[in-house]
Amino acid sequence: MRFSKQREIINNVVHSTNSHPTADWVYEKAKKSLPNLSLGTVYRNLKQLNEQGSIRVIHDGSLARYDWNVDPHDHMKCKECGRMIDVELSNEQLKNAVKRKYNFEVSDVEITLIGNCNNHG
Amino acid sequence: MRFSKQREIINNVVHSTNSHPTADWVYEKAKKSLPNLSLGTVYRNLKQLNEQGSIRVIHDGSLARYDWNVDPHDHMKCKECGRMIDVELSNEQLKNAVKRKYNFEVSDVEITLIGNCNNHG
DNA sequence: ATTAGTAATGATAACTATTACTATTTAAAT
DNA sequence: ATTTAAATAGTAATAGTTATCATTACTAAT
Repeated sequence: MRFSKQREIINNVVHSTNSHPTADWVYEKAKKSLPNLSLGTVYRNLKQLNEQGSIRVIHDGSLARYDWNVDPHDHMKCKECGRMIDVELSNEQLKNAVKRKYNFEVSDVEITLIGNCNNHG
Repeated sequence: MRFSKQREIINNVVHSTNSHPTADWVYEKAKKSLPNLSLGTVYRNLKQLNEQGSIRVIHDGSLARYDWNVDPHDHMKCKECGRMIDVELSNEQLKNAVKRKYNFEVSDVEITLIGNCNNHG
């Protein structure tokens, strides 16, 4: 893949926050350094960065969010504030249990816990 | 909520399959008994049926699917055929672990396992 | 039975998130 | 410097879903 200033900045923007930003948020932020950046460029690069393993996509209902943390981990979403918070859960037992019980070779586990965070208990 | 033929049929359609149908699939199916059914009516009623607890919504990437099985369970999605299959995993330990570790009151757990089903292993 | 009130509908427009298209620009190899 | 292909900006298009609104059809009180 060829270098591009846009991709570099988009990658930096995602890596600059723990807020699991949406494509639009990344777009708005990146536009500050690249005023005539195009939203399509953001989507295209987020996809590429995900494919090359620099970032990962997480699904928040029907919209995509992006995460710089590509190590296996899960998320909790607060019902009140909508915030998505990282959680470390070991999924190995889960994978194994599923493989044993259903003969399903799990390559990826997506867990989203919904509830109330400690600010909205 | 007042009775409506449309809602009854939409509910029946969802309850007639294990395929976790999309709104559009439900629409096509229900149109056979109600030829001038409107897609908006399908969405409206699916939402209401979900709110009243007759069905539940599951998120498949960016699109919504509907499930007659409202008992707590999770899903596996096959990478090859896209099929979504029910899985029974006990999430109680998971909930408790999260509560202990993060002080997050979990009300709902959404687990999607991605991988290869036994037809595509 | 008639009426009034209001929930639900069908048709369609609007909206949101995302992807596709295309002419132009730009990184990198020669 | 020239060439070549990847990447871009700008825009149109798409998919899924929600909102609007005039009309229809239950429901309940007269």
